Amino acid sequence: MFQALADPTRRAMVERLSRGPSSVSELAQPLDMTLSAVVQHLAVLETSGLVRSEKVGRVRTCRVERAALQRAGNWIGARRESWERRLDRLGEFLERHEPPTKKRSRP
Amino acid sequence: MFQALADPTRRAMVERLSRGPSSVSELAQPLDMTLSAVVQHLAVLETSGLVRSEKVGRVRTCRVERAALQRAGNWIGARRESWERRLDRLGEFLERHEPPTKKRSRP
DNA sequence: GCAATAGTTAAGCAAGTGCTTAACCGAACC
DNA sequence: GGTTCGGTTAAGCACTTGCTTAACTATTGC
Repeated sequence: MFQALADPTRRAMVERLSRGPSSVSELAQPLDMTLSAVVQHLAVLETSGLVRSEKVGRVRTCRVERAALQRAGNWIGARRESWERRLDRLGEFLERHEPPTKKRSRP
Repeated sequence: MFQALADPTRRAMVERLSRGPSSVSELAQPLDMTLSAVVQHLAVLETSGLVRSEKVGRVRTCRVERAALQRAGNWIGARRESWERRLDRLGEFLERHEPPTKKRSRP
């Protein structure tokens, strides 16, 4: 999933799709590459679960899958949280072992 | 930056570092590969800005950079938000054009 | 001083990625 | 019924990645 987001073209596609669903050629239009390449990027996004699509008649309509986007966000959120918890523990530790100011003993 | 997170080994390293700073060989120990490979992964993480490190004596100590982690989270958050805003607009639209239930006209 | 420790750097390689071209298939339009 | 439209699929190719080995440097402990 991060693999899928690693490519700038693919991120642009997700960006486009997060503003509403789109057909494949609509999606391809602003991208300077063949339709074929876009379809291949789309396949990566689909197997990563970030994008879902369905074909009706001869046009395939694509949309982002909020659940997958959320999972990616959660991973990052968890790392950040654990980082911050660590800082908190450090803060507590310092507080316990080094009282408010330098005055070691209360008179 | 997503490029850096795309590799599972690198994600493991970030995971480890999010629980506290660590030396290079400490970081390498649970990973089934040479120290050399780990150093190369570390280089990727550093140029992506996700990890910072400094050498004192002969050991290099690494730590995650919360700002970078936050930026990654923000990108995903923005996409999700724009997705949800779109749903909201759709909801409003439907509400305006299709009153509460099927009963077209209030008695 | 000498050996062990901690890390760095370069060369090389197999596998993976991001394209392109080209041939193809099934609607939709005339 | 043929053509255009929207998309799919396969083959091929340059470039990048994720490793390894091997040779090297700079501390540290005895």
